[in-house]
Amino acid sequence: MRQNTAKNDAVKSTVTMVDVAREAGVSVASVSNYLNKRPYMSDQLRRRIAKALEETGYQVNISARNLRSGRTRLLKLAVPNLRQLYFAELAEDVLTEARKRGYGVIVESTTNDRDREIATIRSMGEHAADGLIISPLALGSSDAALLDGDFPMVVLGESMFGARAPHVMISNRVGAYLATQHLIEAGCRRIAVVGGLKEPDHAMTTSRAIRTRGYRDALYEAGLPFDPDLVIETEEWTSFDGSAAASTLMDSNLQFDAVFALNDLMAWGVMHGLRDFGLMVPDDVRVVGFDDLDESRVTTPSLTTIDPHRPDIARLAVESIIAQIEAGSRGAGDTLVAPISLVCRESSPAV
Amino acid sequence: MRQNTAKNDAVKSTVTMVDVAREAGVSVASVSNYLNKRPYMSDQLRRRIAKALEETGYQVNISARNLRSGRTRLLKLAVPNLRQLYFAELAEDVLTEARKRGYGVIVESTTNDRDREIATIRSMGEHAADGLIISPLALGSSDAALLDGDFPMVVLGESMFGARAPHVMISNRVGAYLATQHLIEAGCRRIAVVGGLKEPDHAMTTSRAIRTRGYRDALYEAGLPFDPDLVIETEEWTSFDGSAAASTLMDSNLQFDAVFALNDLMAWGVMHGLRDFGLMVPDDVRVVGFDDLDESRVTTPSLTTIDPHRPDIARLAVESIIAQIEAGSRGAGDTLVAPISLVCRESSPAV
DNA sequence: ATGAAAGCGCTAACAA
DNA sequence: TTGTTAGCGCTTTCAT
Repeated sequence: MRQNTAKNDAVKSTVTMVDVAREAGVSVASVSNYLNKRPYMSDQLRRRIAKALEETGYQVNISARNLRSGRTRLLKLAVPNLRQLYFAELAEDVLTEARKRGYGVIVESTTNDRDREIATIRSMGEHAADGLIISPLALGSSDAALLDGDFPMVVLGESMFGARAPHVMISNRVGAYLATQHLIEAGCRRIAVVGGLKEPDHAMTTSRAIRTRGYRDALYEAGLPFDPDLVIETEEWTSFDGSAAASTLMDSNLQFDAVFALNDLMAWGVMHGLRDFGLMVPDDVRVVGFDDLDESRVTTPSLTTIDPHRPDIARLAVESIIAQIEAGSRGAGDTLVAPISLVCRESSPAV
Repeated sequence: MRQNTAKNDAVKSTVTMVDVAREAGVSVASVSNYLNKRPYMSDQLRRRIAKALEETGYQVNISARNLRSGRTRLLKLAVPNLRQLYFAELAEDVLTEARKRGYGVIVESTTNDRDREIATIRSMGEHAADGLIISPLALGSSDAALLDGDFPMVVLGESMFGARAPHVMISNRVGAYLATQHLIEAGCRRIAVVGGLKEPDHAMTTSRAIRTRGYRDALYEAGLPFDPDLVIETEEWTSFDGSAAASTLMDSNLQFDAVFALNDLMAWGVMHGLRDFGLMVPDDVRVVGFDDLDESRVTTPSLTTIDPHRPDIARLAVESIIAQIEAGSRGAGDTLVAPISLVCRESSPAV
């Protein structure tokens, strides 16, 4: 304990509201009222308190305030990994939105680990944070029960459908559809898809499944066949998986005139990999990504991609969580959808 | 207030230690002792308490614990911007190190804003966090006085020399020296430096100044002249600044056979820009960056760069801040230096 | 080995 | 308009 007792004035003591009140010759309640900008206070009192505050160098004790108010004005954001630019950009957007509303953000990285995701949710009961925004990667709908509880929570992405909490998502299907349609309009007929699924997953609970679906829908609508050989499945969605996919494609001797990578990182890797085989993007092969990372504007060539409107995702998530906090309980399991759009750049120019 | 009073049993109440104690037929002190794993407790008591804990579904109230203990086991990390991959990767490393030691991390983004950096430091007195790790960008040594105070703090980077707090830094001079020396050994004689300073800044308090210095030292040692025209000054250090620099270089009609970009993002932009002018990397121009971002392994071409050993930086910072927290006060203004090394890739292969 | 009780610093109901 | 006071839930002496 660093505090000293009233008897021990030799030690540099923490200044409390009592000290300020004594200094100003007022009650602690008035000091508290002043601090919390409550109305009905004489200017004279106001000045006396301001002066005492100044002279004592008082600082509120957040822990005491938190205990009393039952709130911390702290949100917890759990993402798989900040090193994945998508999540770094998302986190930044969440910080910005939270800050606007006077909230701080405890960031937690679950490192793509299911147990860590579960632990993060479980430990929310002992809330140092008022609410949790979680972007689950390893958790699926079958884990929905884990999310029981009444603390404010928002789920990002579609992997936890069925969880009794608001979801913020983008239309992955529409995004993938737009990307594929764009390639078709550009004249491509053999479009490889990197990071997708060869077999449809009818559960449709992962970005992987839904983006593949959007791709298939666009092919279907254009009267083009779906060729499972053109689907390169990957373990993760990193740029390394992307370059590996490019190699796989080249080694397979398949014909293809475009690659739709299900995220930008893989698209970067794909472009890198194709270059190693002497293929030119977009002349020999067009490439489209998904995420619109900042840096995708300056890759070589710059990347055509799907913009998921991250700032909107962040805003919807923060607004929802704060509404829940103010309501004092978990919101209903409804779905908030952010807009989505195609951004054309060098890797597949508009036609 | 969500808590209910003893009289109001209809409302679902928060379970407190009192409830657990009553349920187990013991005192709250024993429950607390159990929770904090204190010794000298009969197995019988232990079992009774465990059972009561289980049945009541008790969760500690962190705010109450924090108030009592004067600690929050929360660190605050302030970085300029998570969208800059360097900081995202650094943040991830800090989260990992903090987590290992049982600490959570409140991440704050100062968005390269001096006022925000100052506000972040100022608001630390009202510590919801036990300590602050700050990576200042806009603050300089002249602001050192702002950092007065006794709360635990660690400064990342060299911009705040003179601040009375431990610094964790890398040898920017050695890094830049290694990069330049590598290019010279590869036969380059006209090495442009992007993001540097034309005029030496004798204060030597910014990465910009010190990396430029390392570059000049290497030239000097090799007997090569320093040509200010080869220095492209940039406002920021983004990939956009990098591509703009490439344009500036090309438009200037200067001769150059290599570019040393003072960070990886600019190096990406430079490579992108050079390509637009039909120059090949590394055949026409070698390019070296600084930071070793994950993605620099898969740029086109992959980037030769300086590895600042971020995990070491994070570990040193977290170890220092926790030592300060345990000591109960700010550490001395000493300097902790992380190792640094050159990583050769396609943009400038080893010779 | 276990329990009683005194606060940690603050907020908010209620009094004055 | 200002002051008094009762806790928030927990940890920690100090008794027993």
